[in-house]
Amino acid sequence: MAARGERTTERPGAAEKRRLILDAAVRVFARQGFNRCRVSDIADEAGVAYGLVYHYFRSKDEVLDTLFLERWNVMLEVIRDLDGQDLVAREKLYAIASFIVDSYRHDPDLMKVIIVEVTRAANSFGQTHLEKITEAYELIAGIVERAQVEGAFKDTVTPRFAALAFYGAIEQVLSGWIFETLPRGDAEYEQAKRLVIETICGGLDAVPATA
Amino acid sequence: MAARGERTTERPGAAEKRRLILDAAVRVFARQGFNRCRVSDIADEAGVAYGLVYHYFRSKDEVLDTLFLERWNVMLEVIRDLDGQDLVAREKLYAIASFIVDSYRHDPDLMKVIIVEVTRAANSFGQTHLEKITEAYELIAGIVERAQVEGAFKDTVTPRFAALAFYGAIEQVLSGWIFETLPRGDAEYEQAKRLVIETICGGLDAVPATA
DNA sequence: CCTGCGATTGACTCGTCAGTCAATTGAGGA
DNA sequence: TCCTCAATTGACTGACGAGTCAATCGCAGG
Repeated sequence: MAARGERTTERPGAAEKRRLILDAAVRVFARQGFNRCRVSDIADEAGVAYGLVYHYFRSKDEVLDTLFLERWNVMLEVIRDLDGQDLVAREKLYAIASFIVDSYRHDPDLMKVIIVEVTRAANSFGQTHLEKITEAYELIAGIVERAQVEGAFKDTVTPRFAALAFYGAIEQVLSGWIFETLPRGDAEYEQAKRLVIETICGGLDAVPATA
Repeated sequence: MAARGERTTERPGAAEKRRLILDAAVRVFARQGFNRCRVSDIADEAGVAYGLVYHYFRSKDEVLDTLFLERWNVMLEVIRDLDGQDLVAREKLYAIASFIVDSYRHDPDLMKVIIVEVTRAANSFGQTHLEKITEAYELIAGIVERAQVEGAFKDTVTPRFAALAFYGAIEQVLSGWIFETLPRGDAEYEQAKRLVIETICGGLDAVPATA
């Protein structure tokens, strides 16, 4: 279930209303920013009464929290799932990059909120978010580490650091799209996936001629 | 001069007071976050009266703006300066990474504010910040582009994208230190500089044996 | 029908805080 | 000595907005 656990009976349609509010919140947060928007903006956008927001959520913060956790858990699941598959590291990283880029393609507002309002503010929010973010890093680091053991990747870079650089590159690209300093479009999205992998795996250095 | 342009005469010591307020603001923003702190917190931290903040700055926002622009302009200058020097691309990138890492070492609070509070608000704040940030990207992209022409870097990655990945990696590392998910210390700082360059330039792929 | 309970409403409260402003100080020039 | 004007003070205001709550609605089961 998606709702708060302590409720005993839940009328049909309640979960949908909750969703309605969450989706409205995404649009409002993306448009005005978490701090600059009012709870009444969310209610208006969702077409419900002010008080209903507080029926489904304890506070304005909890709405944002929920959005982040929902999405981030999906991402962790995807990474874990991918991790179990029989693919080489480069393919796994490509799949992760693809998932994140496609997430943006599918719901730019949601990704904007998560990156701008949460990831960058991990500070003021609970320790929980940091742990979730760290978890993703560790999964990626694990992929890199195994590739190093197998000899597919060199071991001049620590796995932890490689994960940081990998995720950092993706986040910058998303930021570019979010702040409109980078052109958007299907072709650009596909190119971005390719370039992240090409940069992180292949590096910038010209390869010394193999002959 | 560092103060607002329209003032006619300025008593000696005024610029210092302004500085005092800016420095206090850095500490307060770093500790509580821009949105969660009050202007009175800044005044208290600086040991001046509430109203004095408004004598030197038009608004709370202007204080943050000033901090960002001051620092970012220094960075742009450093990059431009470096760009003119006779160094290979890899050395230039290393120098840029060094400058940013050392900036953090020297004043972690300031870098925290710039990364957490400004980048995040690039949104709501004027277009000015985005332009400044873009300017930095373009300088870095220029370095990469020339290296590609000279044959030091391959041209499988667009210069623009390389710049994004480079800066993204650095920003993630700083974020790690800021949110304390990464160990800090002189050795770590030096290692980070090395690893950024190693990852971005060298890549993760094992080099196919050159024989 | 009625009754119980979750869903829904929106007016209201109450603390908070950015920004204002009239008053005071004090340094330097005439 | 006195005058001027920037620097400095901090009490005050006005708006704003998160969260509360008492009232109403409407379905399901008896």
